[in-house]
Amino acid sequence: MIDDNRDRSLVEWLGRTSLFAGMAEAHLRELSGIAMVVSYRKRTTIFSAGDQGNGFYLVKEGKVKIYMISPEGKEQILHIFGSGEPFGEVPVFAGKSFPAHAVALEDCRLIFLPRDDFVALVAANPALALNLLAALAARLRQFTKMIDALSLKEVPGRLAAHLLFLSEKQLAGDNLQLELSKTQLASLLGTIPETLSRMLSKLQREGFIRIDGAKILISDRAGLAALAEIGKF
Amino acid sequence: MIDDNRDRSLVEWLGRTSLFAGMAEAHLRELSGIAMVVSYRKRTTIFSAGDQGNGFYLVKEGKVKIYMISPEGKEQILHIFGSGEPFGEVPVFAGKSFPAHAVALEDCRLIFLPRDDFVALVAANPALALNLLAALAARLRQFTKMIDALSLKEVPGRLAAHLLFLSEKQLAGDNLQLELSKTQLASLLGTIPETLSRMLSKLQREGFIRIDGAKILISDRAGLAALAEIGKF
DNA sequence: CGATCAGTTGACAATACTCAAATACTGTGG
DNA sequence: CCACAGTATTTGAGTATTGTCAACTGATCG
Repeated sequence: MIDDNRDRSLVEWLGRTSLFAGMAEAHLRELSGIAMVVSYRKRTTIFSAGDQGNGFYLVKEGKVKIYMISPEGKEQILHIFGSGEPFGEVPVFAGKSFPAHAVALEDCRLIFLPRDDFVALVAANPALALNLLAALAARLRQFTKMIDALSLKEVPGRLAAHLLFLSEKQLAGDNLQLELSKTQLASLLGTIPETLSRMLSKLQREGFIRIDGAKILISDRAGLAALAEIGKF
Repeated sequence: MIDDNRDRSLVEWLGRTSLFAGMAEAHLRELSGIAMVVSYRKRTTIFSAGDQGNGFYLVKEGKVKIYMISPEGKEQILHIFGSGEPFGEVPVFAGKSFPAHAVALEDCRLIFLPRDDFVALVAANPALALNLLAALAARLRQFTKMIDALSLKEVPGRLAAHLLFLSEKQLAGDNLQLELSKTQLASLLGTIPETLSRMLSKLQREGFIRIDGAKILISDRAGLAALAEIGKF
């Protein structure tokens, strides 16, 4: 039957996410029982800061941006989440509401896990609890790096660190591809498009990189690394 | 016997911390069995960023500062932890090393919980797992606010937000007391002492507050709140 | 009581933001 | 498939916030 196949494939998919890796088949079934698949069109708001959180999400397909915005309209991106990644867990465990906004960057298929059912499952499932703790701890580590960058590095340093990060992630040697529009990248790095544009030119002018649209070639990795450390010229 | 009394009081104390609240007496006993009490003198390093983490800590007495530092020596404080608060959990659950430094701000008595024993206890103890998840989620929320402040607010806005936070925390109406030296407060707010000093004067000059050493009187709460929102004059 | 450290103030420099305008892209409706 | 509208990106000129350096005062602690 179609539904059985669908359920089976969902169970298998869930078992492959880092959050639910290592869970017993029976528990995965339970999980898929409480999961609801929801779709969002590109540019649709998924939730807003301050909204009550009655559960959290897992990206099945598409990309989701988590961000904050100042009253003057300046945006700070916290995360871009893709397939297999969970988001919106904070209010599930710490009560209160979402601390930031979520919007679909592309047409998305998400899995929504309602709070109460999910908490019961966590309580019955030590492996799941440990996976969740690992996920939240990893995110704390990432935020620590972001605070470090915002407070202790200047824009060229943050940019250099990001380029090195991408290069490592993409495993393509010195060639890399920006994964966001430059406007969105500026917002991720805590600056504005004009400044980012100038800093990219500057890094190129000083021989660290070669820019070709969204493609970047690292021509002085050691120099970039030094910049990323001290954040200064 | 002295040791029995000591153990009993430790068990009771543990049961009163938010992390271990609601745990069964038997589990608290187990916990106190794996706990090691350690002391650090004022200004002693507890751990450094990059150190391997073989467990985490709970503050019994004293105050601990968690911070990062740039190669040029600028410091960014992430947290100040006091009695009952846990710190250093990230490497316990996300592997790898400490993302920041920890130093004793006063003579401290800490409780160290070794990783492996503790993880076993978490796995056997859903209430504990949920308390931990709540603690990490709350910290994610706090970091979100810090990133928001650093990226989207200017120094006067961050300062105003901090003053309002203190006023709420201290329940003393419009009177409040800075809980850190101004140098340390600057580091918590992501700025330097000179700038903080000027911004405090500015807030006073413009009629928002009255400064008397470490005592501050809020004289225009609505004005401060507006500043904290938009972060600008 | 002397030395070190915290806090304040002034003069200056620099990084990054604002505003504006020109150019290049993108996607959509005709 | 093209034209147009709306974005995205880049560059320029000017400004502003914040950091740097230095000097001075006052507090704190041996």
